[in-house]
Amino acid sequence: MVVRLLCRSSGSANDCLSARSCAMTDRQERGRAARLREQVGALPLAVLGSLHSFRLLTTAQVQRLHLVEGPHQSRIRRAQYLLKRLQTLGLVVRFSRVIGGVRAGSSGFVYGLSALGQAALEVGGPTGGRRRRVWETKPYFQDHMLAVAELYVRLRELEQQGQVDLVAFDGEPACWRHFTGSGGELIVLKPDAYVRLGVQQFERHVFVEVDLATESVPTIERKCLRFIAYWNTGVEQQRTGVFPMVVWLVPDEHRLTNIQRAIGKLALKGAELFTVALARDGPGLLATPPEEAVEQANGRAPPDGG
DNA sequence: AAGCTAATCCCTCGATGCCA
DNA sequence: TGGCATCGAGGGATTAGCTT
Repeated sequence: MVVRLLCRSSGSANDCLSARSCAMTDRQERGRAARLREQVGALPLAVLGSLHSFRLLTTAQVQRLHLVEGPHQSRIRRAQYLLKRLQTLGLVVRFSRVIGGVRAGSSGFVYGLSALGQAALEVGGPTGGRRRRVWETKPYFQDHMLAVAELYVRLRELEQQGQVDLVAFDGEPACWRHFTGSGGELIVLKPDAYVRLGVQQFERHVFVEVDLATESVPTIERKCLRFIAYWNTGVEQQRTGVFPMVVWLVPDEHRLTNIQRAIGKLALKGAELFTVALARDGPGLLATPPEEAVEQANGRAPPDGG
């Protein structure tokens, strides 16, 4: 997925910023958020919850997650209407988007949770913590968020088709792992997602790294070494009984080769942790029963997470 | 004549307006 | 809520013009 995000001057991103600057106190905001929470209903709240989890979603992703009944065109229209209503209420921020890729090129919209939207979720909800301003992140991070969200949406679709049972999908920072290094220092392992999938009679645990070919190979190598270090602590195995396989999802064949080469330099035992796949093949790979997955992964069996 | 580049056309797809 | 038509935007394909 290649996207570019532009904050629209006419959109509610600036409206939201101005709203923040027009002396609305936290108390006032909480009161308004509570009223909106009562007003909007269950489905919009679920959409806000998804936006909270993934920070950004396209209209199509919202439709695929929350509006799965009825004719396709109707679902799109309902999603557009729903998001426009949330934008009018100031609960979401809209960005314009330019889609890249083959024969694409049509403009589209990407939505993020506004400060008010986050406040609405926090009222009586479990989403406490530091608020994040999606419109202040860089385009790369926005692309990255959408790529992770796309993986989740596709897994949910596979679940609806009965191919997998999506037990858990932890995005950042829920999927982060903290452990102590050899020198006693605190190390934070930051995968993009932690996924638990039921595939037939198996349960698959996976750390997912969504790569957009923006990081250098040495950086990738350092990340891999961090996974191996965490694996060697045995903490995850003690907690869940297995160590998840680590799946790198990459945009193209060239990048796939580069990362496979980097992993090949690692210690043999450690390299067994990793699988590299094209992003478009990722959901299918995760939904493949372990034996077939092993064959697809160039004969490398995941250590014990499969 | 061959190769390169810029301009133009056409296709695709998401957003939106209107109406039932 | 759903159907239909239209608009807007970008990328690929094609073509015309220029240079060597």
